[in-house]
Amino acid sequence: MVRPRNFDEIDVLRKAMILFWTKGYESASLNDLLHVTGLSKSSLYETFGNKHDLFSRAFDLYRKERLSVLNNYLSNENVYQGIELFFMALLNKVSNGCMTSNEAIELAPHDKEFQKVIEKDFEDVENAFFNAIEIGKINGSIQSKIDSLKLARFLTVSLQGVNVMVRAQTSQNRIEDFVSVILGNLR
Amino acid sequence: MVRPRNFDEIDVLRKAMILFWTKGYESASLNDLLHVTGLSKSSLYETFGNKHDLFSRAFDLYRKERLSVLNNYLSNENVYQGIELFFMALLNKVSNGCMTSNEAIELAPHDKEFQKVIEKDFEDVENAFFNAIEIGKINGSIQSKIDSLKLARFLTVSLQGVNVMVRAQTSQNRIEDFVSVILGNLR
DNA sequence: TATATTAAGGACCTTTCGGTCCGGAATAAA
DNA sequence: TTTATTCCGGACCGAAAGGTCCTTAATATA
Repeated sequence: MVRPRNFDEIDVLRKAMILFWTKGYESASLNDLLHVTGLSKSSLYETFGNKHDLFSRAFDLYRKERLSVLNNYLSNENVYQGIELFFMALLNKVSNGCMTSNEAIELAPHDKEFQKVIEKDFEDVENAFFNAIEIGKINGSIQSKIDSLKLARFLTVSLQGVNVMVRAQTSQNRIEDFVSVILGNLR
Repeated sequence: MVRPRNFDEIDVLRKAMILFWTKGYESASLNDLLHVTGLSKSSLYETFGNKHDLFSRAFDLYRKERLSVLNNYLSNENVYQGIELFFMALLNKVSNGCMTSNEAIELAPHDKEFQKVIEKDFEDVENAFFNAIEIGKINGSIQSKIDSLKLARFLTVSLQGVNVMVRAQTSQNRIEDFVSVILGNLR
């Protein structure tokens, strides 16, 4: 009765997400999106509404996947090591930084809706760090005497700093020194 | 013999700078620029060339003025206090964050020329911190045993993190906790 | 007062932007 | 085979983008 979709919505979303991640919301044009997803303009609009809605869904996908990656690192029994590996992984690949940082700067000041989404993302990251730190303090892999919430917030904001530097492709040494001081606060 | 300029170039530049700072390079349209500077299109083009050149000069002005503000704080004999006051000042005003952070994210990945400018800016900030820390270690206002270069880099990257959070208008508490951990590394 | 320079205003240009709509081909199930 | 749905391509739209150019008015100096 029906002709089914011959593209996978999540696949398309992921391709759009990577483009938004790389170029930002404004600079990613509709033509770019069509080219990268391989869809026709009519299909894209029928499926996702408009550019704003598409971005919104792509950003949700990003946050979901990124949080799952973070939690993966933080599930390391040695929490210190988990955090170390997480930060190291940010350095060792050519990267677009973090989409949340990017949009915190591009969209948050001018779009209250996205500002809330970004704030939610910060909370999620902060909570993930917090829970891991609490576990680490119990099992001894985190020896810092700093309050866990403060530490979690410290890591959350530090992460944004790293992301700016990674995206700006600043010298590797600068970031490595930064990370080493971060880690020094954990034990 | 000549009719002199009846606008001040630096004034105009500063107005353009604030607009670029607020909206970013791409999102600041020519009409916005004309409106904010009060110039006519022809005058603006005759004086500054094109949008890219205008931005370039506005960004230079920003870096110059910001570095001078930083050095002002760092000239405090109590270097610890100087750094504390500098970070506190970032929190206590409604802010667009730091233009360097903003453009590190918007332009650096796609414009090698600006990437160099931004890298230079990071170096300037890092050096300013480094020199102040060295002085602080001598006069006792900085008691940390961490290597001065590492500390300087730590502060430079931390600054970017704060700027992201400030621009995203995240909760004040989160940033304050972050800053308190930063300062804990200094003594 | 004549001259040289700058300002402002606006007409005009091309290109690209996001977005809408329609017609025809493809394809599955009834 | 009919029917319903989806896909694609392209025509089309108004608005706004950055940028050029020309005319006219203003003004300081020689």
